[in-house]
Amino acid sequence: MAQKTAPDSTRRSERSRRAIYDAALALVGEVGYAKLTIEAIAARAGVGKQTIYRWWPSKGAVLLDAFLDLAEQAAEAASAGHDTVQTEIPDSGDLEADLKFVMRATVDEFNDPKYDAPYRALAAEGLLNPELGQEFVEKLLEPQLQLFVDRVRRAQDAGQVLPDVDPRIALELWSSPLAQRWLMRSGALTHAYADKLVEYALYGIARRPA
Amino acid sequence: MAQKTAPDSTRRSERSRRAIYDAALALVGEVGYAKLTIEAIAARAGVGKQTIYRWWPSKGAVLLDAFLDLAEQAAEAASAGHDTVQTEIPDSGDLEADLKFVMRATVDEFNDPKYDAPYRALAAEGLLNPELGQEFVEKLLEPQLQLFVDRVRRAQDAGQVLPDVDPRIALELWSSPLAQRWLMRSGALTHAYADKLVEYALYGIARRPA
Amino acid sequence: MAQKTAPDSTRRSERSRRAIYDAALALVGEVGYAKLTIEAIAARAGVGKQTIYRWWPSKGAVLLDAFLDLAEQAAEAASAGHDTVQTEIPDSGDLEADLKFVMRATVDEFNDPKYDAPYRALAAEGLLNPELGQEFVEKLLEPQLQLFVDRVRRAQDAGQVLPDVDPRIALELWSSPLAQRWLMRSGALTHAYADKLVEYALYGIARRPA
Amino acid sequence: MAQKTAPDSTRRSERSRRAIYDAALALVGEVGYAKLTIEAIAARAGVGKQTIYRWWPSKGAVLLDAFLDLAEQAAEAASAGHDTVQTEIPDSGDLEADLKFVMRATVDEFNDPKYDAPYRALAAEGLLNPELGQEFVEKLLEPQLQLFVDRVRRAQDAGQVLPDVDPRIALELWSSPLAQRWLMRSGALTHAYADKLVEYALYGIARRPA
DNA sequence: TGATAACCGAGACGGTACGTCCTGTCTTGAG
DNA sequence: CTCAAGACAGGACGTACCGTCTCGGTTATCA
Repeated sequence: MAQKTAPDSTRRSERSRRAIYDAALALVGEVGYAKLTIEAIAARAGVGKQTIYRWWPSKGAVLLDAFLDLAEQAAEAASAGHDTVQTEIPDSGDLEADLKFVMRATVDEFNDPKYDAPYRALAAEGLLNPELGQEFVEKLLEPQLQLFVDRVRRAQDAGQVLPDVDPRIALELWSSPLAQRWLMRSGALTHAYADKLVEYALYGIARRPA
Repeated sequence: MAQKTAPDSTRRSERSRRAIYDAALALVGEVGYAKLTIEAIAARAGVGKQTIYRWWPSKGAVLLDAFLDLAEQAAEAASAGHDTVQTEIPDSGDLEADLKFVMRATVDEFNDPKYDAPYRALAAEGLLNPELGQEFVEKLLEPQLQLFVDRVRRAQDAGQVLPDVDPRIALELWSSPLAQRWLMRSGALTHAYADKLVEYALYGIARRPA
Repeated sequence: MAQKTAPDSTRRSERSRRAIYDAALALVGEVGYAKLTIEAIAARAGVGKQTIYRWWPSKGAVLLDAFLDLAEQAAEAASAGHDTVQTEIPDSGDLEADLKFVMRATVDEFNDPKYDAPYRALAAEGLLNPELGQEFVEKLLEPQLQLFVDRVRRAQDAGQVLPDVDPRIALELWSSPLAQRWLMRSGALTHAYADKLVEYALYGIARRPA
Repeated sequence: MAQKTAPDSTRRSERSRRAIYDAALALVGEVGYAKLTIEAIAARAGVGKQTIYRWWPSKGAVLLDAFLDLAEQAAEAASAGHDTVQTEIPDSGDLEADLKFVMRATVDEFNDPKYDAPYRALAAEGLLNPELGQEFVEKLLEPQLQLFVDRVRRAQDAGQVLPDVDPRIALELWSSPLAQRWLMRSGALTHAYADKLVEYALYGIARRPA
């Protein structure tokens, strides 16, 4: 299991770790992921290159950890105050209203330039790099989707959703189109769009029999 | 429009163009997009690097054209014989059946290793590079989606789909989840999954009022 | 003897030839011989590259012909008016005076920036390229030196120079040091220096026996 | 003085430096200076190109240092044993004999193929590149000439040379012609030729008054 | 309370690829 | 046929980073 003489993480420099995160996030915003380099991160962070190579296998991994850290901090801030980051989905009893609320917030978040560059970069890297993609999905994507699973399941218990519907699949009807439009820039992300997705998914597009 | 004394495309070498496409597609399959280099494409194609730089601005653009060419050839082959590539959506009168048929074929196509590497690479590159992303969407994505738009609109005319539904949004309910699962490797792509997406989208997941 | 299908020199474009000479001489002055390129000469002359490759084997050969042409023009101008270019050595009966006169003129010529760049370039190229060096020596160097041979021989006939002295070697005593200093930039080129070379060479540096 | 964050010479790899010298000297002999490339030197030396660019500004500079190193090694070898390389001029009291001895040795050295290619290349490069030319003259040429200055001055002190003769100029009467003939290939380099140069320079070519 | 072992900043190193420039050949179309 | 124009295969340029490797210099346990 030991690969080289694994580094001793107890002696790790916290200050360096933070500086690397900050540098990575700043640089990916400034020059883009393609032109992001380990050397530039090290230089900006005032850190030796080896310190990065010691703890991460690739620039994608650095950025993922940096972004995870950023999300974590945002979540902590949100739990205290009332911030934009979604940590759970409201349950007012009205599934449609609750979903629309969350989807509109997600639209706003996707439009926030702070998250755009790194998130997009990680998604792109994840497409090509299965290991990193796996981690991206597990640590960022699935936790968000799981909130929808829970909410749908609660609606099922309340008899508002058909009992034989698979919530894990159902949620993709509204979450995937949104993500897709954002990633591919294949359409505008508006509240109206988010609303329609929810409506279509809940009630279907087929004419109901009279 | 031209910035650098644009090359004279009438004198372009068709032989080189073909060789570059072949080399690019072969290499992206062998070593992956990240390790795909212009130098290697040129070497494999028996072509000077300048010949690539003369006609394309980046490796992504080369690969996009190569893939477009591949798709075009496949489409031509399909129009003659009966091949897998979808050039239109059947209209049997039964929307659900027709959509399921196409979605199952799409699942099979996504699982075809021949298309996997280049298509995935182009998607990833498109996430980071807006120009290329735009072209990717316009030339590859939208034409496919437009087929759904047409089919849904025909169903609307036949009174099978609610008249106030926007077909361009509706189709995302089944096409985006499939694409997303494939790109993110966030779930298995099966015929059953495709079927469910179509059913949920057509009839909704909410319990119908009695 | 024919190498490829030798070009037909009767149909050669005189206008192109002149333009190439002008371009080559101008460019070698502007950017130096190392950065002088066939492409730049062709572009500046408004000529196709092939027109250069058809008539010359290398940039050195082009420059040599260009410089020869320049020298020829200068000689014609000198024969008419009374210009600086030496076409023969005066014979006043006083060898020392005549040599000093020519040497001083040569110093002035070496200090003329018009000749500096191309002449220096040709000399350098000649060091490395034996064929071109041979031509350089035959067409530029030796004709100049032959003038000294003639003058020294006449002095010998007049009993002013020792009869067993080889004029071809003797002239090197003053001409080579001057050329060497200029090429190597290993010392200043002044009239005083030229005078001393002539005096030392004529009368020797050893103390004469009483 | 430093322009780009100058490299730390204390950490320089001695092994690489030696390998680069060896490769440069070998290659200049094999393919000639015009076809000598930094890339080939790096490949032959088993060294990254950057390692060359880090320490030298041009291939000429590499070759100069390589040749200087070669000369230094030869000088060390000569100081121990009795080798061909001239480290000083003998003083037997007979100036003519001493000069002829050294000049004949120089002729032999010029005819040694080991020194021919690099020395000729450096001379040519020095003609075009003033910085390198300066270094070439200072480090290679002048030290050799200084030996003549010293010997002539000693002869002056002994009353064998005219007191008002400038030794620095006098030595050019025999050394420049030899160098010139060699560089320009404008004549054969023989012992007889060397002897004549010395004789003419010492005693002059003019008929002595009766 | 030293020693001694890590992490750390720094950056030289052997490499690979970049995107540009130029070479010398070949092809096209005008005169 | 020559010529201007310029596409082509090829190859070197000088730069930028890669990931590995020392090199001192702090820490930070352990003997």
